[in-house]
Amino acid sequence: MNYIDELNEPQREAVMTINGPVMIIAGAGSGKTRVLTYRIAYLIEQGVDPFNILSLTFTNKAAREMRKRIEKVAGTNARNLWMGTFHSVFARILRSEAEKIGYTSNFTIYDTDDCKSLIKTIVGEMQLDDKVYKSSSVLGRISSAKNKLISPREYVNNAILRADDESAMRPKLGEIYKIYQERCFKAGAMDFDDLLFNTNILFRDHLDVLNKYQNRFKYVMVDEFQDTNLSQYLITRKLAARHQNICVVGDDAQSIYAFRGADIQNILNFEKDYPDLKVVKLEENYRSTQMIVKAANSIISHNKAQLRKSVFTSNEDGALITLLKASSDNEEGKLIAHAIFEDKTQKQLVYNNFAILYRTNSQSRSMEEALRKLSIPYRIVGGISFYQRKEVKDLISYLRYAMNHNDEEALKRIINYPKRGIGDTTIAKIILFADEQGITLWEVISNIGKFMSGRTADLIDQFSIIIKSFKLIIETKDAFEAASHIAKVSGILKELYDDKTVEGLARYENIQALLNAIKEYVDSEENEDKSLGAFLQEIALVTDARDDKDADDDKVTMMTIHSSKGLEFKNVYIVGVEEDLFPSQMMISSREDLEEERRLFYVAVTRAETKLTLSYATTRYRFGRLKPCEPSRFLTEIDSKYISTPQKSSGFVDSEDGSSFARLKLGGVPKPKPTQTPGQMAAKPYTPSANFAPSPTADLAGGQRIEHQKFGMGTILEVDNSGNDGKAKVSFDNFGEKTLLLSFAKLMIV
DNA sequence: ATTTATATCTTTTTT
DNA sequence: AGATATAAAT
Repeated sequence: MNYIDELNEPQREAVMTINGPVMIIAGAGSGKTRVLTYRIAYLIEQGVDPFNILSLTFTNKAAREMRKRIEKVAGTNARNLWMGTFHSVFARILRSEAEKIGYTSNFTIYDTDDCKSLIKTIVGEMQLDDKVYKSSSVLGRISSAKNKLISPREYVNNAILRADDESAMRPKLGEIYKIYQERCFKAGAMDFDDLLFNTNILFRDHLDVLNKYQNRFKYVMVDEFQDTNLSQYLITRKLAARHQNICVVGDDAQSIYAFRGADIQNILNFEKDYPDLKVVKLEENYRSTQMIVKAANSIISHNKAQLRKSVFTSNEDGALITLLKASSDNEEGKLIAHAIFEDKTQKQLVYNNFAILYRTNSQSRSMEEALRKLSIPYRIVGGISFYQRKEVKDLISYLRYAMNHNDEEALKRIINYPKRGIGDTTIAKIILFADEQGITLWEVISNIGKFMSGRTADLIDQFSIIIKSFKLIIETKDAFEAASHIAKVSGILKELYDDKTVEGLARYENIQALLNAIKEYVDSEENEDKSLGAFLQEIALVTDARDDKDADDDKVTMMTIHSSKGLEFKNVYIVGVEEDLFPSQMMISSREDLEEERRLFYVAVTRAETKLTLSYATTRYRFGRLKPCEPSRFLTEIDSKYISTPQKSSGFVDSEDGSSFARLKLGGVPKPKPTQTPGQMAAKPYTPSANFAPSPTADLAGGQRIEHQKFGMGTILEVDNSGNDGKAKVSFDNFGEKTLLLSFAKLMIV
């Protein structure tokens, strides 16, 4: 009970109102996670069986964090608590109720790559133009339909959707959706959205099942409620319909998943759906300084769609927000690395107090390089997951296929890997044939002799014999033994073992690591179900790289802003605050949703406790080309009272070999060579002078301590590049005046 | 069927 | 730049 005393008044109310519908509007840094965990602890203390509590989150990371904190407060009592992401919880329920909706319990979960690949084959089979029907946009369209619970049949009959598709010159989308759905079903597969869609179907068509779970989940809690989509909302509403003990926690200012169908409308609907709703607002920020809170407020105030909240803090004023200006993305990295180094020594902080946040995962590269040069340890959260690596996916595909012989996407990956002499045309033929005959893939493959003969038929037959043997193994051995056997017999292990290149070695190690992970899974007492199917189900939903390995090490954390939600750090560095990058070009052009980008910026800013640094570069590599960049409009939206004027960059840029160059009065950055299309006259000949675009120049200033490649260390006294002849006269304190030429002078910064 | 060369496209965030 | 698709050569 003592923990209740730590809470302020609204927090306490949020924790102790356990019966009836509750909506907690929780401003950034208002102790939301604490309230949620205490609320669960309080429920348990009031005699509620953890077995009857369902706590839903949005991301794996949030789920992990929550579980950790609950265990701290409630100890082992929390063991039986149902907690996880929407997808993992309902995948589990679907797995045990699969037969009711026509699936088997070992259904496959298709990841995004599988879905795209399936769409590609369907578009190919329908002989449509895959440039018009790009897999990513088709999938996006299907996904958003599913999130709104629009079935293929309803999609085709929906006049608005059809008009949309026709005006986008994609009239066949509804048909693709229909076929896609049939193919998934036939393959015994669900995509991410199906997990929610089919849960809705299950609860709609099987009231006994709904009843069972309604009775079971007496208390339902939803974190990050502003990020739920319609499909998720309806599931929770149904589940809570009996007991009405539903508690949602959210902040409309932090809604950043509209691209996944999240709908702020859910918050408004919620008040309508539950007339006796209790609304609690948490508005006091305990996390950040005055400066940061006020700056954040000034940012979010530019959004029209925002409601009913004024976040304030009684923390100290704190330092101004620092703005850094770099001449390139590499230099940006260097500035940030130096800033971290300095801040750490000055304030006596540890690396764990630092986070670098960016809009896109690809921005991590320049940061990484810079940190490595200064020997600053770091961890990257997110990025390419272990389970998305090619070799890992290959072995998993074997496991998947051994479990589910109709898994079309797994089959496509493995039937000719390692090489068996079964080519793409053969695979396409088999799939098409199965479809025409209305039989499953496995029926074709396992009886290939009935349908064709010849060398290829023999090869396919051999393949089917291997698969049959795998099935036997799975039925008799545990997940680890089965997986090791399959890795060996499939030939994957040998294939990678024979590859003696550095990458090959790494791939082999990754396979071993996967096998180890399976071993761990089997050995862990937490996992009751040790079957291969259970393991596969589990990892299908782990899309983020796991970071528990180095969680205790002292390291700077790097991640996208999206994955930073819910976290906090003493010092935060938001990099790449440039127009077209943040806000993202895509977001503005495709959905015209500047407000979501702004909320994202708000989320990033409010991660900081004591010090916030923003940076932008004036040039950045994009698709291998150096492109000029403008500072983001968001920078001008911050009240100037709270932010410093941009610090001038040092004028150094990096070369490919790692040495630093000083950028002197340079003509500009090279323009790309004009690509010549056949039939066109050759453009002007490529001459250096004509091929330099104007670009910002960063003059080398006196006082810089540098190392010259030939002459050694020195300090610059004066720079004279008035000659404008591509040369600059630079005088040094210890090796006199040197004439440095061309756009870059070879100088090493120290 | 497989390997190699060439062209094209990528350009967000996560389950 | 890097990944992926297409075309041509083996």
